[in-house]
Amino acid sequence: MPIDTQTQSTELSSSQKTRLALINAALRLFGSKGYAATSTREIAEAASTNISSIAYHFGGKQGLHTACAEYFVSLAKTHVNDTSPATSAAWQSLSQENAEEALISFVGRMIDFLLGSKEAPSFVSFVLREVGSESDAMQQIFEGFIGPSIEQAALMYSKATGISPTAEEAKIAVMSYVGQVFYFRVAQFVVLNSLGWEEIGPEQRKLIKTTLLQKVRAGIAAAREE
Amino acid sequence: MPIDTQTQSTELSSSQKTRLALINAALRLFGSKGYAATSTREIAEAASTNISSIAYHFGGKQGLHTACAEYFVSLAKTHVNDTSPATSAAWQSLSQENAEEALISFVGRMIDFLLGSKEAPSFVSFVLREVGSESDAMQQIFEGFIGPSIEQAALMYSKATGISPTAEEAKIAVMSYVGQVFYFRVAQFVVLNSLGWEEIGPEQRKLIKTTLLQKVRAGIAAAREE
DNA sequence: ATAATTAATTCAATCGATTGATTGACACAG
DNA sequence: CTGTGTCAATCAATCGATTGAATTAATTAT
Repeated sequence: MPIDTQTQSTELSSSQKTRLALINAALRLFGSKGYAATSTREIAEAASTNISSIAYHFGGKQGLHTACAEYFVSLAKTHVNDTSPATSAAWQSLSQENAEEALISFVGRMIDFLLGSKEAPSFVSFVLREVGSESDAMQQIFEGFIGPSIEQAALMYSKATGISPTAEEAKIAVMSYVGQVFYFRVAQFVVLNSLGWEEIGPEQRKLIKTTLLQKVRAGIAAAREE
Repeated sequence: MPIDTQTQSTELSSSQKTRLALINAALRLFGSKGYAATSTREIAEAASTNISSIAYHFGGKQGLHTACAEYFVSLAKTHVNDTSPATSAAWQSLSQENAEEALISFVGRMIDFLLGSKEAPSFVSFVLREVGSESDAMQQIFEGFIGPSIEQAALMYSKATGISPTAEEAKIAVMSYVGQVFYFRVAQFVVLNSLGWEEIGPEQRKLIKTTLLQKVRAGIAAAREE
């Protein structure tokens, strides 16, 4: 049971192929129907393999679930974090204006990822199913992705507003930003019905982006004057 | 299978008692574990009755699920609507300042309900499980509760800011407010871990409230100057 | 190289456990 | 008695897991 990722690029061993096929199928099914409601037979069929492959590669349904969480973390990390400076020390030297722009960019990228990327529906649904429970998968997702992201964004916020980096207000503010964006993906049914939209396409996403980022800027400006 | 709510107050027939006990138990279990992961035996035991009572009163597990959604809608309606003016016509005569205060009060009450009320964990978790799917239950919850609330709040927002009541921006803004609050309940695991809190008690709720409402005010003020 | 051997992977078939649903007996109020 | 509601017991169906055979890939021997 090798743990390493893909070797070079195109050439995947047959074993790795079914491994990935299982993770992709499971991620999608767990996301759309939930963990308990998804049967291993269903996953295997969607991945075009046999049920026992799940036990072989992941030890069982639960192991596959954990592997999905790991896979998500690795993808989400590159998707959101790859354009940010390496160390938190680098943030210390940012000006107020640059910190604000960095934060705006962060929220903007989150909007693009959650509302725009084609993997988003599967991924976000998967995470959402986890986020309510204190499962191992959630622990992993938090420690690997959500926690560091919030930490980093809170640092930007404190730099941008001038409030103490340790202030709880900074993290609360940042989480409110994240929460907003999450809602537009999670409660998509509500959003579409309320606005009479057919889908959240590029135009709709742009409108949401403009509106939300405007609120973020207003919030930062207000927090500065204190 | 009577559909009416409780008759007077204290005196419930034995039949109605088990009916309500089943709904309450199911609401809590569906919310915490999800529909598929909750067995009818589990529900019956939690409600201190026999499995077959579920089939007798609700026709089956699915029927009980529908009854839970109906129960939630009826409760949520009274919870939110009884403190608001009757007609939307009444909003038309509000001043900007009064509209802003009404909106602030609306968000504040939502924070208290979602983060404070003791039924909230069950209810909110239940709704959240539904919100991802376009189930009949969700349709009902939206039409009976969420839709009207957003409609009303968007009206307040447009009055408070002076933008057109039909503008999509108003609804997007309002939904972002709702989304923020939802997040603090839904992603409680993340919130607690990020802030190093043990729980979201009265003090924590107050801090969240102060921070979020401050952002709402800042957003309204910024939207006005355009 | 080619054949022989071993390891890795997938398969159909089956396991016991649990699921939602149903049954007929039973209790009790009107 | 009669009808409403609850009970233990049981139903077929489906669950996740496991098995040993079959297949494929990798390694070694000739």
